Amino acid sequence: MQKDKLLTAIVDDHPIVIEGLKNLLKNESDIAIVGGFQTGAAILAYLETNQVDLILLDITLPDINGMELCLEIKKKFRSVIVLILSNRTERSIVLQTIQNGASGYLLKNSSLDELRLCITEAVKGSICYSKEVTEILSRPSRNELLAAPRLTKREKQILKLIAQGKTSQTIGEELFLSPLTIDTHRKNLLQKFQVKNVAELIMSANQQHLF
Amino acid sequence: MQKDKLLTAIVDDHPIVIEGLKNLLKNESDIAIVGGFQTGAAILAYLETNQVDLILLDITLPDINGMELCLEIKKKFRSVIVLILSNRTERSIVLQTIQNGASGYLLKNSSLDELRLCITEAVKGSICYSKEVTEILSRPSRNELLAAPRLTKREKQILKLIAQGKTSQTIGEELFLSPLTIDTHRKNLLQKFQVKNVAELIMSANQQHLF
DNA sequence: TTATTTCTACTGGTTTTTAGGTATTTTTAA
DNA sequence: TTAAAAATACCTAAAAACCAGTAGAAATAA
Repeated sequence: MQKDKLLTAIVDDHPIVIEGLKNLLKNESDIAIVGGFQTGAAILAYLETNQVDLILLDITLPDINGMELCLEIKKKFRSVIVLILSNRTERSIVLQTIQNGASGYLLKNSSLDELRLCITEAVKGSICYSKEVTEILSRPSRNELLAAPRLTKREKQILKLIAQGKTSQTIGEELFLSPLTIDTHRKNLLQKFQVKNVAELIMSANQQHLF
Repeated sequence: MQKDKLLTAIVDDHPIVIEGLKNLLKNESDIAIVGGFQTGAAILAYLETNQVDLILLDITLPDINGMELCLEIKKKFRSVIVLILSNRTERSIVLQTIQNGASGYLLKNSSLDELRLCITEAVKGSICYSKEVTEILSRPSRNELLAAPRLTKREKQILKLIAQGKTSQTIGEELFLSPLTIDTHRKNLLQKFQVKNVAELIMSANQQHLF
């Protein structure tokens, strides 16, 4: 591979962040910023017709979740390196993005040095986390230890209704089901989340970003 | 007042954002950036010995909540104008900062034009929101409509234990109180939040950022 | 000091949830 | 087409939560 510059795209819904990154990276000899994009749609469209080597990707985007966008990019354009640059500190999110093909995860408050390091590591093919992210990964909090349980469609639906304070009776009437059926789903939800009662259930669901 | 430049400080835990803002504002003829600060403590220390006219303040900071920091700044240095520049879109947060003396609230994805406008408005003494924030304020969601209820110390304590899935019995034992007393607090919590049961209670408390 | 709020605790009764199952039908994926 | 998963529904019984009150003690604010 020649010593061409890395064609780098920045995807972030905040123009201020894009500006900041451009500024921080403009003096890097081996990086060429090809553009800043505020939406997932914009970067996907750009990728269709342009060469990009590296994408600095935020998690919070207006049109699509950064985790899903990462997956989509890696599916369609396998060779593109994706580095996540986000504020989100949830362990589950970090793990998911890596599973979706990201080559690293940095918090936005990481230093330029860390960013540079991660870029070179990512180009080499390894995965690189910023210091704080490493900490997050190594100290799993009690609630995040459990992976977010895989819920069925019905379960998600009923979970939402429970969160609205509805009783099994009411939910049954609403969905034209026996309240006993709702009770079963309730039971299964408690089991899947490994909790004792609705209070803990709703708490856990919130922490797992299910609402 | 002379046509001196506005001495402006940026408070944000993300160096990238600070860089971006500096960059965006460096061409403004009437603004002089005196510094970027990553913590509440840092800006408070700086204010002790330096003149600052305007602070661009983030909500999410490592050491102190931006809302509280705003209040503190306005208490000690009344004349300083505080403009909130944050990602947080919760109505309750916007309202709280304004109540705490902020002169405006912008989302980080607002344009430079909006930022300029809000700064001039703030200097004039009026309060200015970015377009999206105005929308947030005008369309109050069902849950946020109700102000966060004022909870007593005991109630907060018990709410947290309920959220952990503990029964009145258990909580009573833990706090050396009669379970009947806990039931009373439970009842009062439900009443204060205007909800029917714990599911809704925990949901509401989460939406009100009480955990 | 007095008034108010908070914390405490109770009575008595109803509703709802939770825990332990089992079991049939429907849907989905291999 | 066949196995697995999801959705449906039931039983019994205990535990917990919820409702509507009352009321005294303790702490706090005016």
